[in-house]
Amino acid sequence: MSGHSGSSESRPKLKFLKPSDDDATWEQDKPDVDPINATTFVYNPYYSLSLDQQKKKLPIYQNRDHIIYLLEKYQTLVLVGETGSGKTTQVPQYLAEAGWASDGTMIGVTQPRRVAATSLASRVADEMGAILGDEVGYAIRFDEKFSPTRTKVKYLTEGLLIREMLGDPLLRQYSVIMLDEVHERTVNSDILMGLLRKILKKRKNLKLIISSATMDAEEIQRFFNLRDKKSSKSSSDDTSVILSVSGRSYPIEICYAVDPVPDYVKDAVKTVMKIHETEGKGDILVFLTGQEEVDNAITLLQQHTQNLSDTNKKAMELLPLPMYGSLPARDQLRVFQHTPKGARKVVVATNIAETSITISGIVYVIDCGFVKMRWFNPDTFTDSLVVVPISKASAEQRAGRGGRTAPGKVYRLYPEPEYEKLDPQSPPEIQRCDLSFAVLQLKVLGIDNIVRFNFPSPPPAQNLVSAVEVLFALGALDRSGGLTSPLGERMAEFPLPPCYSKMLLVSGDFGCSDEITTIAAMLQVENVFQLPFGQAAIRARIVKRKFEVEEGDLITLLNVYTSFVKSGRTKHFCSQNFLNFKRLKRADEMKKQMVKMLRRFEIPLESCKGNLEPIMKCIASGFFPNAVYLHHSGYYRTVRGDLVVYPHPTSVLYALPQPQYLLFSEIIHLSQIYIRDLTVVKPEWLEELAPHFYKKRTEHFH
DNA sequence: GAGCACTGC
Repeated sequence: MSGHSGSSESRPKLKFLKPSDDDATWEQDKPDVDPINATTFVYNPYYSLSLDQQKKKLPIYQNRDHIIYLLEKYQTLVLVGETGSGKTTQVPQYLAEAGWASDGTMIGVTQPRRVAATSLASRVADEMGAILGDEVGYAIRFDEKFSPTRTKVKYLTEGLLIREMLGDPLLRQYSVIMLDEVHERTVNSDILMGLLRKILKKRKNLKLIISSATMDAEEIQRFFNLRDKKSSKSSSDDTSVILSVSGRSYPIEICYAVDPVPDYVKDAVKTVMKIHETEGKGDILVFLTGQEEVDNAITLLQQHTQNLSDTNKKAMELLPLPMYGSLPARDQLRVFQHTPKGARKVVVATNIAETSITISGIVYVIDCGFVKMRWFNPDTFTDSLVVVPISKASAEQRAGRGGRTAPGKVYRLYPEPEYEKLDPQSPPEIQRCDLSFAVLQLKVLGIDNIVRFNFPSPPPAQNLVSAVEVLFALGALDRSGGLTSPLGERMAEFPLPPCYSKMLLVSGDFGCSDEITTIAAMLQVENVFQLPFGQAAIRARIVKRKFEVEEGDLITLLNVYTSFVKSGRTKHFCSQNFLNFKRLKRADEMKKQMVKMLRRFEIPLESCKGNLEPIMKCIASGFFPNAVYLHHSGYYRTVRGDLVVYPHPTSVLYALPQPQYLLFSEIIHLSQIYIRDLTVVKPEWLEELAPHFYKKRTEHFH
């Protein structure tokens, strides 16, 4: 798929259809809604009815005894329920009270995100009248509060539970595992499902609860049904069962655009204004796909608000607020502030508001119907960010962001027939991402044949092959696909992508572990350079030059960190140099962790004291699969895949004379294929450090 | 001279 240039015209679009004749009668039934210029909505009164009918097929949740009864009878319970049903907070308490966490075992509840694990633990501890860390605890990376002897309910991140299997392969410290928010289908939740299926066969006394907000429960139930189909014909021998939990959310009215909308940013803004003029109290949440769209919508809304206050004195003020991941923390907090009396908040957000954050007081939701998604292409070894239609599950989730405190209303900027054509679920992440880290994790957990591993949704074979190839080139796997010792085993223990862990583990050999831990840490945090507007932007660029070196971006980052430490890690230094203090502090933390891990492998902290060559060779030992060479056409091409790529304009090497060979840390397919975080490399180093990978490829370069 | 959704170990 070709990239998009950022203008909405070139984006892939839903094929909107004109309403057919059949729909004409339906259209007449619509309540009297004035056309909002191009966008008109119809109310679909059948929505809630059809959802109820679906639910009738499933057993209905009654009380705690019902759950306990089912868990005694079945090994796996698939719990379907909307958010707000209290399953995440209540069910573990039921089980703890009923004595399921006895003999020093625990009930483990996984979450995809760190904040969820910690905040749920403290909430449940409150509800149980316990001290956090005693009966109820949590564990996330860098932070844990639980007692191995007294804790009965432990909330933890998915990734951490996988790591616990390294020391406790059958998870014997748990009597019940509850995987929560499984409908999000993160790589980790899919890996956990595959691994837990194996564990359940070996530990008949382990109970599993899979908790999901959507209706793909049957598929999961079948995956965990371990009944031997040959010896047992009766479904009464099933080992898994579905239970539906009713939610407590308010009804949500669904409106669809009658006609396809030509420009969903403009139409979202029009819809906001229409709601503001005709509808009652309540804040508005708008879903768009990216930062640029959000900023454009905010600008348009500000213009409209200006016009409003100029022409007619509106009783209610409109307060547009942007929300996306790279927004400074201070601005992000504004969306959580209480809406002033007599005002209406409009939060224009990316997908961050679909699951990661919850804003209270939202009544109206406007959904553009698209999402930006990362997609790994094993042919080119590139990641792309593509705008694709959302799934039905996403549409429901977005709609549900309103109606949490009062009846809600959602405006979908697409006709209803388009909704019907959406996929029920988005493809799980494991089917569309780089799997090299996941494969390494599975190998160290004893999964020798990755291709035959029972994934709930198998990833494309090519993605697995591509991951195995890179791991072999890095020396983590041997010819037969086994983990090498000690390099491969150690790499699997690092919570980092394989290129990074390889670089760190060989840094001792180059005598530069001090510098390499810094570089790895700086690459882990988000961009430390602040991007101010206007005059300040020019000053920021000049200041940045102090740190820049012709060896590339990684050494530049090293300079930034070294100066930061020399200054005494002060906020003042950061604001003077247009650097992000919080991110540098986080890099500092990460470096400490990496130094600690290296010490465990008896790799001492050493500095090569200003000699750059060992550092650059060490970088090359990890990142050689990401080499590009200068083609005679004047453009860079990748060694793997021979793709034409462009250094990103933020790179220090962008404006400098082009070196013959470069290494990149990141490649992304946008309007063009950009490579970022670059380091100059000598071709003879590549041949020396990775001859098997490199030699056969050098002939056709010149 | 670009501009990239979101997590996590």
